[in-house]
Amino acid sequence: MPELPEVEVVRQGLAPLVCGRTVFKVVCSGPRLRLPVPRARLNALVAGHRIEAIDRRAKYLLFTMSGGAVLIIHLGMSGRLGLFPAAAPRAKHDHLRFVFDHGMEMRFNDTRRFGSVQVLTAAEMKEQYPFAGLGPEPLGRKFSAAYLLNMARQRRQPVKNFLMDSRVVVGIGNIYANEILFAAGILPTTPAGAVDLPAWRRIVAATRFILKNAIACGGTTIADYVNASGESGYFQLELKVYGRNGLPCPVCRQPIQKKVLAGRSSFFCPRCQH
DNA sequence: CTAACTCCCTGATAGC
DNA sequence: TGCTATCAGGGAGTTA
Repeated sequence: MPELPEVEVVRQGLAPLVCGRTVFKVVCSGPRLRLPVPRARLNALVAGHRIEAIDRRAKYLLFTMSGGAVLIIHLGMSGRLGLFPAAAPRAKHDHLRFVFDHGMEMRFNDTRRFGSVQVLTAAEMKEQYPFAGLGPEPLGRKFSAAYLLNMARQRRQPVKNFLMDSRVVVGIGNIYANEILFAAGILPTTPAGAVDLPAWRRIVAATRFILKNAIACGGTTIADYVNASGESGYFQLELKVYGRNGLPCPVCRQPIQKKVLAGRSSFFCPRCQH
């Protein structure tokens, strides 16, 4: 799936194209996504309203509509969001079309249907804030070495899985967790509670550097991610360990090793990471 | 409580 | 060629 950088690239690409535009109608087709598609709310609270802003929280895209409702889209593993001419041929797994008033439409395509679409009213956003349980943004001020040291106390979970826990910090998925730990020189299997303050500082610095760089590169493309303009990102050219099992470490030439942790493939250099 | 496992779904790829 | 098994960027719910 798109991790934080890919979602942010979609947000940045889409915002200038659709902000200020009015959604003429919403067309839903096909089966349910991870959550049922809220057709009635899409018709009542999104259709007929203008997109005021697009924000991002974790890996969720938040479209604030005139009228105050918020359209929340998660891309799951294989979701894409792009703007197309209304007459452009539709693709397999195009599940929703947001038809604008200027001959264009935003299409949500999701092969695996792990994505989700929700619509919350302004009151619901306030009263039952849907993201209350989520940890801080990794590019925000609350994400610090001291915070991580405190959160990780007593935890024996591998540091890689700890970084992928959205209650700890949001937006870091399997690709970037591997890359961050390589850059920080820490083995993914290290118990989170055993990581010391200097090591957390390296993790925080690596996280900021790698995520910002990935956003600047337009994200990572593995198989099916494209940004809002339909172009591929090129951060995959920068991947140092992810998917490189058996290939030489770019720093020391030792073969990169792979180990499955909590069901997710983990890649590391046995010589550069301790 | 923590952490690992299971499942949702389609498609690409590897191996026979 | 065609079959089966495995794997894939997420996240919620269940199990131990």
